[in-house]
Amino acid sequence: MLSAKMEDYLKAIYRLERDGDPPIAPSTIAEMLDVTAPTVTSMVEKLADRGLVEREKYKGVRTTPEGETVALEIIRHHRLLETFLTEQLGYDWAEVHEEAEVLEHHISEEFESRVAAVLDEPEFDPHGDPIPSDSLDPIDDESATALSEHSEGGQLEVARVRDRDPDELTYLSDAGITPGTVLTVEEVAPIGMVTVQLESGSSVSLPDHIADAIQVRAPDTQGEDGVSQA
Amino acid sequence: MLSAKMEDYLKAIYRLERDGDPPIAPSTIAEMLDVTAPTVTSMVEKLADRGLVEREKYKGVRTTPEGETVALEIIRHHRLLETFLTEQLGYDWAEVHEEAEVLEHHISEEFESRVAAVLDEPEFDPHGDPIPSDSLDPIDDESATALSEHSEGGQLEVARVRDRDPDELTYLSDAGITPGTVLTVEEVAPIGMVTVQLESGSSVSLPDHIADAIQVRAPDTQGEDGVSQA
DNA sequence: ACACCAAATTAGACGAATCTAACCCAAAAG
DNA sequence: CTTTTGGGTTAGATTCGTCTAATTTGGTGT
Repeated sequence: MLSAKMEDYLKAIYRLERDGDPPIAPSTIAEMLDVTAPTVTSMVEKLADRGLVEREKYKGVRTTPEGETVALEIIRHHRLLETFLTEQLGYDWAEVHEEAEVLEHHISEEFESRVAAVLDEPEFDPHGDPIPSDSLDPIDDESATALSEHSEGGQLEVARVRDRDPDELTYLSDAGITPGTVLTVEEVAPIGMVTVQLESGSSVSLPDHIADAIQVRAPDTQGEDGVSQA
Repeated sequence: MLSAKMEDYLKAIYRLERDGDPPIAPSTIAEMLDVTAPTVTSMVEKLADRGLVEREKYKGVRTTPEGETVALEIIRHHRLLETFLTEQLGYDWAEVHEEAEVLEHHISEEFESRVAAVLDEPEFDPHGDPIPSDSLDPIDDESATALSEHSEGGQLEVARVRDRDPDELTYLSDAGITPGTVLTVEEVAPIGMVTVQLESGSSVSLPDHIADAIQVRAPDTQGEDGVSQA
């Protein structure tokens, strides 16, 4: 059986592969998980022994298909839990990450499938992140672009908010910005700030690091059904 | 912070105190947790250092008030989870114990209070066990007696089923015996078996170890409201 | 080519939770 | 009042995940 720690490493490596390119350097993993480099070396050896990652000494690691499946399983748990906590237990989207981060390692397959059923097999979590399917096929991220890459004009719909800071998330939802929100870029200030206008007419200014985290796409012109995020 | 293991030991010691009398012998704890005696000795030392149990060398341990509070907290988590899994996720009462046994150590106080709220502050879990209150006051078990102590005649209501074996629990619920069931002792056979008759008229025979686990009391003559188990 | 440097690995230690083997109480039995 | 003996404790080892300190590696820059 895999320990919660091993699952954490696999999830981290998988995420890093989605952004930068494999192989993933130990130092990167160390920073993400807030451990020292030797700890990563020994853990990575263990994962390699189990066939969950491929290791090139002094280079880094990449997940094997089996390792990727494990990562997807944990990510599915995490995102289902976030959705569940929000929809069934009344959590705010700012609070769900921490709780899901712990529970994702401890729920059974039974729990997973019952939660998925109760939620009617959701495809996106409260932050707009896609939930891996029960079959754990690799998810194709990104048909969306960062808000920070857009210039003035044109309607955009918030697809995904890749930020987990509770204060920032609370600020955004209070300002009316969550997945599904339709907005227009009003001004791109040369001081690292973007101002957007919401459908309500209100303007919201956001520093670059937040605008980087907000992913947008062309607005959904069909009827709102909450599942049409693909 | 307490580890999940320390919580397990405290819960076990607390449970044993509720049955037999303190101090609780290491061997008893070892058997309940399926570990060896030396393991118990070292764990008990650690708990004593933390002020969670009082230890009399070569005698055994008893929980301190702080230790008892920790045990009650975990038991509250466990029973709330069992109730939640049953009522909200559609689990059968035979399945909930295992899942709750794991999750009880990992849910936050936030989770606990939200689940309690969603369930409308339940006082009993699906097996009829009382759920410690949010204030963690010691619960007064037992106003009920074992079915095995009753002889023929007289209506009895099932208050509590102190059995966690999934197969046995499934058998009982299939037979129509769950907390709230009203029955009459039909025959006490001298071969270690009791036969009861349900309100439906059907008879069910039960071996002694099951009859020991079923706790009964005088039937609730008031209207059924599902909370009148006290 | 050679030296340098940042990053990775190896070496050795530690705390938690567990085990087996060896030893020691203390309460019951003479 | 001694002896027996079951159960408890001590000693020492193991695994997991982590650390710090020392060493090695491989790519960079001159």
